Amino acid sequence: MPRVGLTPDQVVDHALALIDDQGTEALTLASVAARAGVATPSLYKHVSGGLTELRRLIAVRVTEELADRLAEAAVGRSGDDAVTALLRAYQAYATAHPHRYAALPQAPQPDEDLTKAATRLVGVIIAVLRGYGLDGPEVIHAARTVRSLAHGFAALSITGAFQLTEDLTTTHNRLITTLITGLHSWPKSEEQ
Amino acid sequence: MPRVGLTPDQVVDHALALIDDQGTEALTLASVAARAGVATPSLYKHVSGGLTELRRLIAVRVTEELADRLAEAAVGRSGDDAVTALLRAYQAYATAHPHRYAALPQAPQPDEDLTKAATRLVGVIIAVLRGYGLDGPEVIHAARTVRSLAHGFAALSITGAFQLTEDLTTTHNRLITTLITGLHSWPKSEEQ
DNA sequence: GGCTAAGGCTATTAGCCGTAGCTTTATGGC
DNA sequence: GCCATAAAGCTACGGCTAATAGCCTTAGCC
Repeated sequence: MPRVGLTPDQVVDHALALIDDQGTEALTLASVAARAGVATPSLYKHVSGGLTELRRLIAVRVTEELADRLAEAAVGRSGDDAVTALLRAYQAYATAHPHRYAALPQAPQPDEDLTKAATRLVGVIIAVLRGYGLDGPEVIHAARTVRSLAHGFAALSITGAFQLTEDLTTTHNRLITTLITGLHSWPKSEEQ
Repeated sequence: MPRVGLTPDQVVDHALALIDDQGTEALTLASVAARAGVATPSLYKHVSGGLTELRRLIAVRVTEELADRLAEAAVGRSGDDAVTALLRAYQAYATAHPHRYAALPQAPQPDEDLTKAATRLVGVIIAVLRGYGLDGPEVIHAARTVRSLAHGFAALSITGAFQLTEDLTTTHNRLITTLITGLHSWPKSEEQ
């Protein structure tokens, strides 16, 4: 009965700690409650939507963290240097917190908060891409390409889909070079 | 008691039908059993590892299907044409069976069967990349880049992560162009 | 000092996986 | 043609989960 003084943010903290330790499979309200020192149903006082909402909050938090890392990496850089830093930071985050990153797609369906966080993340990418003279629809296509590469490599490397022994860092460098080359010859929007 | 005459393959068939209809979340032994016209525990006669093994079998099947599509797409083509066909086929499969594709990463951990199927899939990609004069470690790096792009775009587009209204097909075309450009200037392995 | 609201709790329901053990069917050998 | 045996089904059960209902206690404010 001693009141623990939980907040939704703290519940997410505990959930993230649990995910980091044991993976997304192990995310249950029961174990989160145990970590928080509280009975399972008590969590509903803070996360009224139960497990579904908790997963949503986790996705929002992780997206925000990732956007932060990308923003930090991009600040003070431009052009190829910025793109390289962006992709390195993305992969570094995914590697440092693989389970956390894997929790990203577990979000129910995009809602307002998640969209906002994702928009900020995309905003960082777009800002960097403007350094290549891209705007209009083309900057969107380019940003999607950047995300595809970053996410694809992160997801596959994390899940161990790359079986062979070749160095992953080299692959990542090649991938960055390919992207940068593509960005230099990207079509320009015609309008304006 | 009338014997249904189930086989492991048929159990996977039912599971895939269920996933196609209702998504991976809805994959439970109970519902698979219901579809198969059998009581839940009876499934263990065919899939002794329970839900975990069922997920593994699903991943193997889907990987094989995907490898088939890629192989079909690549046959009779080479160079840029083959790469384009490969990526289009990949995305077409993911779009046609989004839930099935989403079931791919749900595999427990790579085992022999899954590795075999994945090796065949990668083999198709590598065969195409040899058309660019790549070999040794570099063809591996290039194949990983191809997979990253294909998977990243598929995963993000399927989960609705691309919010804006710009045409996804155009994005995909840009992405293919970027990849092809990169492949043309790919470093050659020095050995041999 | 007492009221209100928030944050805990226990108890319960429903659904799931997985195991144990029984029964029936199909098949192959004699 | 019959019987033994293995395969394939079943029911029953235990243990886990999420989620709801309803109660109690604490904290804080008027």
